[in-house]
Amino acid sequence: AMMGAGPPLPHQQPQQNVPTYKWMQVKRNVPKPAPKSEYGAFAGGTGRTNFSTKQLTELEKEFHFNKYLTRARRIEIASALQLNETQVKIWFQNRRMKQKKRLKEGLVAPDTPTPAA
Amino acid sequence: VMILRSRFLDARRRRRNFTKEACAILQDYFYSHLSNPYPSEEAKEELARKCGLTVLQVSNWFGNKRIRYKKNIGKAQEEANLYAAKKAAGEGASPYSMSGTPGPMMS
DNA sequence: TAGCTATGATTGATCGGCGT
DNA sequence: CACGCCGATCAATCATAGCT
Repeated sequence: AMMGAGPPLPHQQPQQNVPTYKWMQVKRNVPKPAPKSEYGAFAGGTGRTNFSTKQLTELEKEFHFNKYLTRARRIEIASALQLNETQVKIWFQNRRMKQKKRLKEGLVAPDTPTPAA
Repeated sequence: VMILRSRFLDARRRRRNFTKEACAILQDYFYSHLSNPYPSEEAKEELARKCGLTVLQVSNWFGNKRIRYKKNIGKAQEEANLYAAKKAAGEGASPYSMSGTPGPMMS
């Protein structure tokens, strides 16, 4: 959370009225290795993976069955969907947070996956 | 991508720009805390009330603002300087949250 | 009407902290 | 000490709003 806010920042551009604070230089590690062989680094390559509709459908289906995954189940799903265990784990992680947001804001009942309203 | 972004595309994705007042309040807070533009949950709630937005929308706004500010430091700093000048020019008094929109009716 | 830019929302993945 | 989860954030992208 709050980091280099207190001190007047070590360095700044000797010409700008507005200094360059630490948060402006934050850089995430970015990409993700994992391309593996498989010529045509279409999906599993750089950074953000684009899940296919099929993968998302399966993940969603599993989510309704279990909000949390066991190691064993995670491996099964990852294998079945051609994803890393980490990707499956993160997907569930994000999915749980997403559902929580829906409860907070939309005041949705325990389940309202796709507000087709 | 080409996969028909859904039959009806995230209906929610249909955004509506925030009001000028809301943007002014958010910008005011952002540039007043440029050294650390990360409002606390409480601050977000207050901003949300004043802007007539949800906390999530306020979070989205700050997230987009921070990233886009970094993407264009030159242009962004221009705005920052402009804001600083405006603040220094007068009004004084309140550092941010320049009232003006006192009426977000609530309880 | 078409093109380009500004902007709100979504989301896979990262960061720091905490519990087990 | 490693691992999963939470909460917040990042960063890239989507789709639209709005001005030229």
